[in-house]
Amino acid sequence: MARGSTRPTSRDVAQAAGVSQAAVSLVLGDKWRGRVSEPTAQRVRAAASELGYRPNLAARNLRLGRTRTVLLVVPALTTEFFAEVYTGAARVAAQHGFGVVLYPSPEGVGPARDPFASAQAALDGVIASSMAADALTAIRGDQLPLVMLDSDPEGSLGAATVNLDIADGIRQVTEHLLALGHRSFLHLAADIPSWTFEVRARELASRLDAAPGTQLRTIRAPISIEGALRATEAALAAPGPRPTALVCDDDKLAAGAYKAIRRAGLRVPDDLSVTGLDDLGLATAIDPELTTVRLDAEAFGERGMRALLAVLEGRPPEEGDLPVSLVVRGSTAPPR
Amino acid sequence: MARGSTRPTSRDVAQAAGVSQAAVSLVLGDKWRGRVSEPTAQRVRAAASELGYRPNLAARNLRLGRTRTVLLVVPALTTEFFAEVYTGAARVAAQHGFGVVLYPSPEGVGPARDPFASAQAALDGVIASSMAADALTAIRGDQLPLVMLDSDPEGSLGAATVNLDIADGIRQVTEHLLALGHRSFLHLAADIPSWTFEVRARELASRLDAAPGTQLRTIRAPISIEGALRATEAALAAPGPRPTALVCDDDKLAAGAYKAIRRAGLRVPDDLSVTGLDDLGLATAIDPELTTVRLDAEAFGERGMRALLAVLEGRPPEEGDLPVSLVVRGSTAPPR
DNA sequence: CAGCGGAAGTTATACGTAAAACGTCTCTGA
DNA sequence: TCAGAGACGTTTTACGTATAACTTCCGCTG
Repeated sequence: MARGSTRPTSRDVAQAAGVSQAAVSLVLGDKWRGRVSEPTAQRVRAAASELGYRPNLAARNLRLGRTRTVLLVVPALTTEFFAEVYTGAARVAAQHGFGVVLYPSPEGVGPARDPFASAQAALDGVIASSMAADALTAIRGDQLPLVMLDSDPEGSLGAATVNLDIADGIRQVTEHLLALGHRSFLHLAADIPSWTFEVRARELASRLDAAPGTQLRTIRAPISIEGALRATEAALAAPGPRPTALVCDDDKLAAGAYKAIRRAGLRVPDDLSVTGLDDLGLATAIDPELTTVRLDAEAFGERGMRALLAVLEGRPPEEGDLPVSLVVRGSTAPPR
Repeated sequence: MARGSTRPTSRDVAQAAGVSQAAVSLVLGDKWRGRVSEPTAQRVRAAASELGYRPNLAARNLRLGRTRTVLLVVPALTTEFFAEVYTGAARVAAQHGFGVVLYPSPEGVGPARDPFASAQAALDGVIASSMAADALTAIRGDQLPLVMLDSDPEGSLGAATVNLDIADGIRQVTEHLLALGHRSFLHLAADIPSWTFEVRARELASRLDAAPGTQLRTIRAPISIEGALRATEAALAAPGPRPTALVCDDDKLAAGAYKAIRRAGLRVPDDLSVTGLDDLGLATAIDPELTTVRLDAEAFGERGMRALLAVLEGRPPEEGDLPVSLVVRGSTAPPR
């Protein structure tokens, strides 16, 4: 890779400007007031930009003992949700001079890779989704400042948590469907052991318990269109009265359910009302557009990063769950 | 953040094992054969795992002058395409002890942020999509080894390029539609100046030029469901004979077109055949399932990373474009 | 005119690691 | 018997930066 000359160091800049390396560091680090004269500072800046100087981050990190880099651990990037979480986190990070490295926990259950080794970066802290199951133990073992996303506030052993108010979302969904007159519910649940999905199930069950004359059945599927299609198909083929409302743990499951419903010769929402959760782009791509719970994934990422910054500075992170809101579209209607 | 004791260094491990720091480095760096006895190596390893030692990457990077970290510059993560590119690149990277940092070029045309500063990491190389327009000039200015994705091989000034064979994909689409009997085409093009979209337009035009009795009209839209919806709606409302085949630059555009077509009271594929490009999850979520060109985004990312590794090692990167394949589903049929 | 204080620097040092260069000690073969 | 070659380490150094500690010069005050 013989790139002619190697990268210039602060010493090269110093030489070009006729000052010491320390002076360069002071000027470029913006700590020169009262230590270096204005004309000298000018010369240093000119020399730096002339040579195209970029500080060596490895050296700086070593010297300072911190890296201004954090790790974001997510379950996967197969849906845009965590991509948006990343975007939000990265935006806030950049505003504070931080970088974000991503660790999408691998889907296949291979030999559990080490998120830290694979990030290959020196880290100041970690933001981790509680859904990234296989990475969590390694993360817990490490001593880095940690913020958990969508995690049981009780079970987080002191780590800061940032949560979406999923329970309230399910409440809104349930009330919407009850108000439309639905009484027979089917819950298409994600086949993943994670707190955020437990919340959905618990909230839905308790809301319906409180509503007289309702019934609830639950089926499970992996979060994929194919998986949801199969699970829903099986449920629709089952004997007994057909439910009139299908509450899905997320939009992708709802999209799969749509297909099963069509294949069964039924229609949304006439024969079956369907709701999702996430409000991905997918929600408005399918027909009819999906009634779903809007989660602000970017705000979620921003909040996560802000919480981590707070932890790093010894401040208490913001309290309270992030609000969510029901978006009523064409997939829900009164039962026939 | 007073974490009781600070992280152990190699010197701590050395002390615990009763050897010198150099011995620790040799053992843990797997360079100890013939230099350190087996029992001593054992002691070192035991001490290291006892203390939970993790090498300080900043120090290692500084010492070695490389970081085993590369930057992946992508236009955005709003579709799963580049998320998969990342996944593929990160997988190959991990196999070689590399990490991948992501830089999604910001959508809003703000003050062009510096991808290198915002990555906040010392880098060994860069993989950049030619679609990440606003980051490209900064990247070109830097002297890092570079691999371009989806970029004009002629105009890349010596940087290695890795491309999908998009032209062949368009060829397959065109031949498929021509074989079905279509003669009147509408091209829903992405409203982004990028080589990969130019290729689509050029190939489509030249294929149809070669087919007697065909005609082609082109409309442009930003890559979003909303944008495609509006552009297609306008085109369908235009006077004159309606085209029978709609070739879209990607799946998302096709999803938007579906909605416009439905709103116009028409049906896919009876009134209008539609094709996409990407084969995102979206393609099978919509109804009817979309006939599209399958791009293997993960393989694309893998190939990009392998090319960068080759460049870093002074080897020539693999030649040849990545193959793509038409997936015929329910959105294409003979014209009425 | 001693001496003090601020401006404008410079010199020196530490961060933690990898590895080159340098010691010992023991064993072996001629 | 003695040179030479391992085996098994250790000592030392350099990577590039940030900053504490130090120097020098000058203007001013008492």
